[in-house]
Amino acid sequence: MKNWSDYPIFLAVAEAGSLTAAGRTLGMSQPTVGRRIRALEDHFGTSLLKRENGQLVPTNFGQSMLDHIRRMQDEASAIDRSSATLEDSLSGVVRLSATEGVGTSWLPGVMQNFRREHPDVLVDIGIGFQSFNLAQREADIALRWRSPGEQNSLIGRKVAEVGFGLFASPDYLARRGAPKTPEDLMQHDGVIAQIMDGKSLWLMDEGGKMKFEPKQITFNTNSIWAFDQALVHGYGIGILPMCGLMNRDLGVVRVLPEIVHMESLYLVAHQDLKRSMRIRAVFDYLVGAFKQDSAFFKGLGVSEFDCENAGVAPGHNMLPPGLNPNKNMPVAAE
Amino acid sequence: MKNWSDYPIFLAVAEAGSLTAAGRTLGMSQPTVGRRIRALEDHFGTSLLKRENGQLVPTNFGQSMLDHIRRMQDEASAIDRSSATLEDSLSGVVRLSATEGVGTSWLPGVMQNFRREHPDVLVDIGIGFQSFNLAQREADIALRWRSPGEQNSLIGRKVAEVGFGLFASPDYLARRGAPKTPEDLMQHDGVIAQIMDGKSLWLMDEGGKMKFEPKQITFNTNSIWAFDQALVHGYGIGILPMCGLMNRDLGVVRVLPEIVHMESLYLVAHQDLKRSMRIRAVFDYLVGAFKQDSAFFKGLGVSEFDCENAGVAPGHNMLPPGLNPNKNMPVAAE
DNA sequence: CCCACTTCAATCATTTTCGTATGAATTTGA
DNA sequence: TCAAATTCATACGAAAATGATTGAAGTGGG
Repeated sequence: MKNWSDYPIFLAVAEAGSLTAAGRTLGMSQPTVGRRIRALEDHFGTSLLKRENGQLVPTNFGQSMLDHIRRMQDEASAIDRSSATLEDSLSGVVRLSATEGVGTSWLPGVMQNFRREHPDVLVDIGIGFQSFNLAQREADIALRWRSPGEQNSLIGRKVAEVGFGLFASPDYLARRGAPKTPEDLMQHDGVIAQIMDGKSLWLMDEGGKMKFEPKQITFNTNSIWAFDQALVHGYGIGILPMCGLMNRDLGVVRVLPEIVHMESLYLVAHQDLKRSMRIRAVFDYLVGAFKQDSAFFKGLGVSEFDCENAGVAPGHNMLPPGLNPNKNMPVAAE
Repeated sequence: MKNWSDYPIFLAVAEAGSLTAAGRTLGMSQPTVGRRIRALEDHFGTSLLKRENGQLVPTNFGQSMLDHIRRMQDEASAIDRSSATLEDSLSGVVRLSATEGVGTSWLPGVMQNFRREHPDVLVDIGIGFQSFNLAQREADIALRWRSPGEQNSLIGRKVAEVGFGLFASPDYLARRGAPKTPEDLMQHDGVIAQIMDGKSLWLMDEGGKMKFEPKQITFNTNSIWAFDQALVHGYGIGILPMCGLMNRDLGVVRVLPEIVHMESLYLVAHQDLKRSMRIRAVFDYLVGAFKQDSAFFKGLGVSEFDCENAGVAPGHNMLPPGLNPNKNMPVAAE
């Protein structure tokens, strides 16, 4: 096989599970995808996909073929990355991926500061519920709640210790009474958000067990903004960062101030990309900014950056359509 | 870069050194090759090839890109190999690559024997001056003078010890006198062939130094048939296998019979391909055939196989055009 | 120094490939 | 069980890529 153009198509189909879906992600039409797959099957004289409950699943041979194709893709991605490091200038786009909270409230203001020094760097902040794939360069730098470990030649750096506390609306507390001891939590309603790369935003210990279990979970979401609103509207008691990013001016009040939970925030990038000047510049600037605001993240002070008039450069904002942040949650104010 | 079809083209150009030559090996026209290369360069925004003395040489970035592409090609080749093992039947083509001597004289007769048992297996014997690339499946099984070592997941098996002796034409000996001792060789003309994967066919020790150096090299070739003819026509003294493959009925006579040189012959195949039934069958059959003829190769007997009426199945014969083997060297008798 | 040879860019007709639109089959939900 | 929604195959027009040819530029040999 001297023509490799069908391999990534097959990969996309196998991952999408249907020709149509694969065509969407590939930016080509469904008949084309079907033709290319059939061409591949004709060439090797065997079928690569079988239909199982309406899903296209690779055959045995297709599976072994995918193993090779994935390794090919790793190399192809490496080519793309090395081409990114080629443009060694301080102008161009740097794509950041961040979680909702920090990504919408803190990051835009900080990056605006950065752009005062480097106006030619365009910042593209992608807010995602799922992590972006750094290896395939869906983002250049990512902010994650988990260290990437040693895998995939990603480099992670712990940049902040974020302090969390329990909050509830005065309305809810008036109705149900404020808990006096941690054990009282078991008589209260809980509000949970699954925003930390799969982990729940609640009082977990390392093993993932809840340290103080609420009576019932009355609200569960994957969006911290929806979570926020649930707290405001008195769904129950929930855990929020104490730094004021989320609860500023919302009217929610601290509950059981002796309960403090700490989470680490990591800045992650691909090894190759740190050879790129502007990406390195952004990375290093962010490390410094987090250090500068470390007290703020622990909940002990105010941010040194202006988070009110934050601006996001021509980037994509992935907040769900119905979820418009109000003036207290400055996001993407073009 | 989601379209990988340009990568193997760039690879071909880098290896060929020109767009035209690459087009030949790729089976596409020169303008197309040029367009695709330019498309790649446009996409990455940098040039991949530069011109140096009329040769196209990869730039720094092109070189690093080629490293990745070569690894992609390894995977693509692996896909091709695994598809070959898929057709687990005893019918189909098996491509052998062999050196001139054994490949043209001994192998065809042996494989004809094999085909009596397995008529559905088509044998394609490629005779090459250079080794075929087993990893990229230019051949399924190769006969080589060197062990592949542990590299590239190739498996090699020593199948024969081939004995070599010194020969010359009676004509030459009458003119110059026959050497009586090894030291006399230094007064004689030498004939050399570079056919053993780069090694010369002369009395070398392991280090590659000549053990008995002739006065002058009067003939040097990379074809054992041309070498043969040089001996017949009295160019000087040369080293030939004693088994009679080459010198049978040629009228050349042994010189200094006490000088015997041994070389090992290896049968090499790719690990993956040994999972293919018919390739394994050929491999195993050849191992047995070599074992059966081991005395013959050492120069102590005659072959157990009919090497006179050998036939080569629809294969390619890579003897140079002007070099037609006579009836003593049966090749490709369709 | 000139000539023959090879290599590459440019043009245009042709072939191939692709995308839109439609219909059949299968799955999902009520 | 029926209806709605996906999914995939087919047909045809449109677009893009390809190949043959020509001409220009550069290299190497005599």
